[in-house]
Amino acid sequence: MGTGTRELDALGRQVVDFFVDGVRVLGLPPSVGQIYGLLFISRTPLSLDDFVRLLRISKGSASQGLRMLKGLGAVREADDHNGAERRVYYEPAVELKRLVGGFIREQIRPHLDSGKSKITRLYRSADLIDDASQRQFVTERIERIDHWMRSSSRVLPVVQKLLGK
Amino acid sequence: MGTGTRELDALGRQVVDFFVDGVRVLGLPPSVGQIYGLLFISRTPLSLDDFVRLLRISKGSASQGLRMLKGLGAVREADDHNGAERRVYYEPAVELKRLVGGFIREQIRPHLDSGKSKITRLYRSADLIDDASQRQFVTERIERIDHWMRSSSRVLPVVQKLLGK
DNA sequence: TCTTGAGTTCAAAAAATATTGAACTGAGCC
DNA sequence: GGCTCAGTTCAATATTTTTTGAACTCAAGA
Repeated sequence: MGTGTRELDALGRQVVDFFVDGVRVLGLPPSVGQIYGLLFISRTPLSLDDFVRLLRISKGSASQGLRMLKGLGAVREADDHNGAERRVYYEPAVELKRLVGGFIREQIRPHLDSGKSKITRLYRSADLIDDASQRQFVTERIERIDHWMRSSSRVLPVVQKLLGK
Repeated sequence: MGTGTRELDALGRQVVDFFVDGVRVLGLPPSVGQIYGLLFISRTPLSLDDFVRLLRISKGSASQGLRMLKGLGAVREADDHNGAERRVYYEPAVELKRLVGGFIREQIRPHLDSGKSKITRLYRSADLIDDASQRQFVTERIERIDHWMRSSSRVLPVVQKLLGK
């Protein structure tokens, strides 16, 4: 497990950079893309030390990046046959459905949920408007946001399902 | 058109903040959320100066934010009945389908496209690997990314369609 | 042609975000 | 108990992103 080499070959760097760009779009830090990318192109599970050595990032970054990837379900611990090994090794999750599911659960759902409670508060504020016509206009706009959020909630499972194939 | 008031009421601020958080998730700058949010809750079209005054942002931010919103199709110029008006007024696009369409076109498609050419380059690099077994492993992984991207491309139009209702 | 003013540009400043690294924790071995 | 070492934490630092504001452009009116 792991790897003894001290540096990443050209193709490895190319893949790592690809994932750095990829996670950027998703609003995740570069270190997360580097770690996932390296894991993705590695034939064997890797440990925190492997990431530090091959990507030349700090232990802190590697630790935090791995935590996020674990949270997203993008990475799993390799089962440690070789019994007495203290170090933990990781493997990438490579099924798109799973990756997207984790992203939705960790990054999108929480926002939709907190959005929901904000909408409730907006409705209450709108009710306090004195002028009837202004109140109606504002209420209609809030209803529209509300509808947007419901639509989005409905679409997410479909997306996940479609990506499973 | 526009508004004479010098400051935003409490509900207005609430809505603006809601959109600031919203666009954040999409990776757009706060000023863009402020501008769109103000427009969204305004009964009349607004001009650049209105944004500067009510949101207390610089002319530069307002100009750049509007440019981005125009690019996304999230904002349109109000037609200027009152003939001789130099200033341009804006209205928000409020149909989710349209907003999502603009976002896909401007922010997602370009990444998928540039990703595609990177994949091509990766395939070429993989072909140069000497060791047959390593070459096969790497090629399989690249094929997997390739497949991810194709899946994503197929899903986008479906998403847009589903959000249209 | 000169003046006005709406809107743009972009280098510099400010703010937000990510990374570092040294101190710390805690599990396991002797 | 004391030592080792894998991994975590977090304040300080570095980097990136966003905003600012002053100079500029350009169209229209006088």
